Amino acid sequence: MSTTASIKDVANHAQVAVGTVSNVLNYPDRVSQRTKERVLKSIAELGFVRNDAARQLRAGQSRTIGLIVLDVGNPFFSSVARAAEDAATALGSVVLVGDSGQDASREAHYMDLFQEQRVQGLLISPVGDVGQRIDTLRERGVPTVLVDELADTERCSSVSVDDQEGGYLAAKHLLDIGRRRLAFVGTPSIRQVASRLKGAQRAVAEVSGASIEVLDSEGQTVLTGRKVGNSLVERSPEKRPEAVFCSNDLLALGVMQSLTMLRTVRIPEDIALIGYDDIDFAISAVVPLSSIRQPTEALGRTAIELLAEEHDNGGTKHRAVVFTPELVVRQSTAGSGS
Amino acid sequence: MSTTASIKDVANHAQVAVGTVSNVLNYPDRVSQRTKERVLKSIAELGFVRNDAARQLRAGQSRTIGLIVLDVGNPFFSSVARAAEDAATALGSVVLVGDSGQDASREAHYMDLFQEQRVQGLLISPVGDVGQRIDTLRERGVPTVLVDELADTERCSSVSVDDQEGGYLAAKHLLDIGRRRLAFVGTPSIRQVASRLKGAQRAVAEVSGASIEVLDSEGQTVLTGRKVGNSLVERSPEKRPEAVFCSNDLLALGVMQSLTMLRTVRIPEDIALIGYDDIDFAISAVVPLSSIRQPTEALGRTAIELLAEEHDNGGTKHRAVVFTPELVVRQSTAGSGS
DNA sequence: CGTAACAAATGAAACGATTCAAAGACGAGT
DNA sequence: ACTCGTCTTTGAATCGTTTCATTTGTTACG
Repeated sequence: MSTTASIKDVANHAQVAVGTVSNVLNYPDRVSQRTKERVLKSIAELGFVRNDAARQLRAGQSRTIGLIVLDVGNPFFSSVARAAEDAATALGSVVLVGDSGQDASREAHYMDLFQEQRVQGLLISPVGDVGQRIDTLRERGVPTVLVDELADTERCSSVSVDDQEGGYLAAKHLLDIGRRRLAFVGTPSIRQVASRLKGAQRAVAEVSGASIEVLDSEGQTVLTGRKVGNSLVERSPEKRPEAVFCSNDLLALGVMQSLTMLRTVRIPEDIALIGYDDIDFAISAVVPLSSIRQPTEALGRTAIELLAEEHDNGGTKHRAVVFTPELVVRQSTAGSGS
Repeated sequence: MSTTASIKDVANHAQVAVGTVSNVLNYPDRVSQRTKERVLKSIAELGFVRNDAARQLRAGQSRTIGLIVLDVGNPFFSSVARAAEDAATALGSVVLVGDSGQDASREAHYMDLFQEQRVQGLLISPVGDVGQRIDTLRERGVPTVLVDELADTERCSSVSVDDQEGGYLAAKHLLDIGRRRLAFVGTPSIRQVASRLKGAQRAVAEVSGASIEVLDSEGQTVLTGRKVGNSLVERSPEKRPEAVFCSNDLLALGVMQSLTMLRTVRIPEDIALIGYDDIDFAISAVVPLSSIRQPTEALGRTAIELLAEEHDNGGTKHRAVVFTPELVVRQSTAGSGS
């Protein structure tokens, strides 16, 4: 009783052949005005809705693109996802988002799922070693694009941000406003963080008399940032760094909190502070936080574009697009004066 | 060349009938050990992957549940979504998330899409008036559950949080720690916010000598909160409220920033402050923020359960589950002392 | 009037899985 | 040897589209 009407029901009701109904839906120009109207009327009366499964089965491919991210709660990824969705919509596709939660088995689960769905392509921010699986996918005609990870272009395309450059930009800025003794806060065991540190060290090496010490935060949250901040406050003033570069904004906000709370250190006068990611909270921190912005919209959009490219050239050619991050200066690193 | 092997290819390769391959996949017990092994070997060799479209077509229904939220970037919804995904996974289903962005046409677009996909059911946090459409869906056998919105149980099920109770809890708490002149910050034109205000007013009415003034923030962000905070600081101390209840944590953080930045008002001694939602940043604010926590995991999980119920009873019976929010006390409303 | 040219409509054949009635295989019991 | 019962296996039918070679209908022109 509650089954939806099929194209056959519509055909009967409108007294035409099924092929004609299909043509009304897919090639309206091939159908005469009169029958078109009659068919559309029947569709409305019966409340007909296309069955996408049947359509996909016939087409051999879905209009779906799979996206696997490390954490949907992370603003970086939700922003990338949103951009990808918008770009896909423009192409008449839909993005399905899977959250691996940095777990390789969940990642594998979603890869299986998306393969069963015969997705047009896969965007993935990998946690495990997926090289092998990507090869398999490519053989089966499922183009894959790595997100936020540089790919071997022999294998597949990728979109990423130059983390080393981002680190360089941040440190360079701190040096430019006259600071010499810098500190880096983060967990260098994460690849992206290590690159940012490397960039920062490069900038420091360019300026004589400049130095940078590394403080492993053992975590990437506001709380761990606050711990690092406390340890800085406890130092005697002459042993404190003149500027701190945190590998993400959460850490920076934590550091900021302990510094402002204890009120013995001023930002930016005593210590200049810069974060990374430019999350929404950065601008609305107690002292608006300078940061390195990653072009998340461009990442998402480009990922879809690369997928479309692969689709066109049959997955034979791959490109690695690397974006440059952008320095956003706010009050926490304001003025070289003072 | 790059087409994936079908069940028929597997059957040929393993020298069995297609039905047998299907049985290996779906009812392994019906198949003898020997053939099962042979079939599994062929599957592995050919790299066979089930075609979900064909399976769905035959089954008449997908293993997919649609979820339409107002904003995936909002931690409240991403948390609900996550819980729903987990609960669905346990049932062998998958959740597709659509972001309406508070736009009725996008909402309609996703409803159409999900109908074409023949989803098992629909979870929706409605923006427009969807009553009519939900009736249609019910007729077609697609159960729908309203999320974060109370439903007419004649029509469909729903999961929501008692906003009035949440408002009551917040105001009651402020009164309990001895404050009498309260202020409410928020945009009461939003239904949920209006309910929270109503609850707060109820609590105030129970205590003689207590009062609450409403400050329309004209926005729900940190920045608008800061504006309100500034206006409070400008008042003469005796005209300031003794406690402020903000309709969400972002507003509260904004208010907190302007109060702490200007350093003329102490939290909680001069003004106690409480927010709503208990976002991750609440605990790590300069002064850890008291808040009203909504049981997002329970919302997501229950939404899926209600869907399963409807599926079992054929969509004839509906339930409206209302959760009670929870008061989380932190330093921003600490101690009745002082 | 005949027929060429074109437009519109037809309907059978896929697509790839699942289902299920029927057939086949094999032992045990008589 | 024959029957019965149980366990396996078979393969045609089905789901709802799209596609495309054919058929049917219409108009124009010699």
